[in-house]
Amino acid sequence: MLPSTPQGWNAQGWNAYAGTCPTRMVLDRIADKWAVLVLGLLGDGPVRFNQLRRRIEGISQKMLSQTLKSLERDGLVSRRAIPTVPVTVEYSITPLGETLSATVDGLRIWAETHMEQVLKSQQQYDAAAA
Amino acid sequence: MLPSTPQGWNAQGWNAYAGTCPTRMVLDRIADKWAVLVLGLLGDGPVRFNQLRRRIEGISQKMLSQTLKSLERDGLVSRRAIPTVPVTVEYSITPLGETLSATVDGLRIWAETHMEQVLKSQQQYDAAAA
DNA sequence: CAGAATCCAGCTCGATACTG
DNA sequence: CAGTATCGAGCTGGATTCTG
Repeated sequence: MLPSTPQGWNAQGWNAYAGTCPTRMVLDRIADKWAVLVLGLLGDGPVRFNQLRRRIEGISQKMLSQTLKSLERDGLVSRRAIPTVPVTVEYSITPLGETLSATVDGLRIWAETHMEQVLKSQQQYDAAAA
Repeated sequence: MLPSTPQGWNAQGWNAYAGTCPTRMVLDRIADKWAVLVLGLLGDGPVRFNQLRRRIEGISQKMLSQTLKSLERDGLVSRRAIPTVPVTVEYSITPLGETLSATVDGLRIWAETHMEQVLKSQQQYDAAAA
């Protein structure tokens, strides 16, 4: 995002710069719920592929594989293949990944703090509509 | 999210509680790029429907309408219809919406700070693959 | 001006099956 | 164990058309 308004939004340039707009980029990344989950779990320490698969109940191997690959590409997660038989692969969060994880925590705190208000608002809205 | 790990992730319970998990909920909301854009723009002050439409270049009226409706339902944005002819509708951010907007700023800052590293990592990854 | 309704192309994602 | 490949259902979101 090049020139910014006080809020940091540049509505005119947004689409043109979408590919390089940092906000848009990070949004695309954390919009991926699996990525956020993986990042959160790896915060506890290195985990293997099928361990992740079991701990993130509901994820398909396709999505886990895909998620890990793009997290690795972004430098947020690192992959280490240990030449055992059969092979063992260990994923860990990188220092960069930890900084993102820490930032995302702000959102979780917002959610925990304000969820009740949001839920209440939704109920009122729905009640009014009926 | 009920019992939390130090990182705040409860992998086991995630899917079961997905409907009420605060993290998941806020993620679903900010995962919507249009919602984030609208929230950002409304931070500058009240804006009318077609003004938003023009300033967020690339959004369809369908998505804008949809986005505004769910933001209003969540209590993040308020709608005021002014009985002129033709009718004028003014959207503004609520105090609650401002708190979310402020939190999302943390992400924008992370992105601005670390985007270069991420881009570099991607290039290295792609180069290594080729 | 501010939307609602419809139609449909494209992409996501899960299920399944196979490999080193 | 740690993936890749393929197929198809389903949802997302744009274009278009119409209304109060």
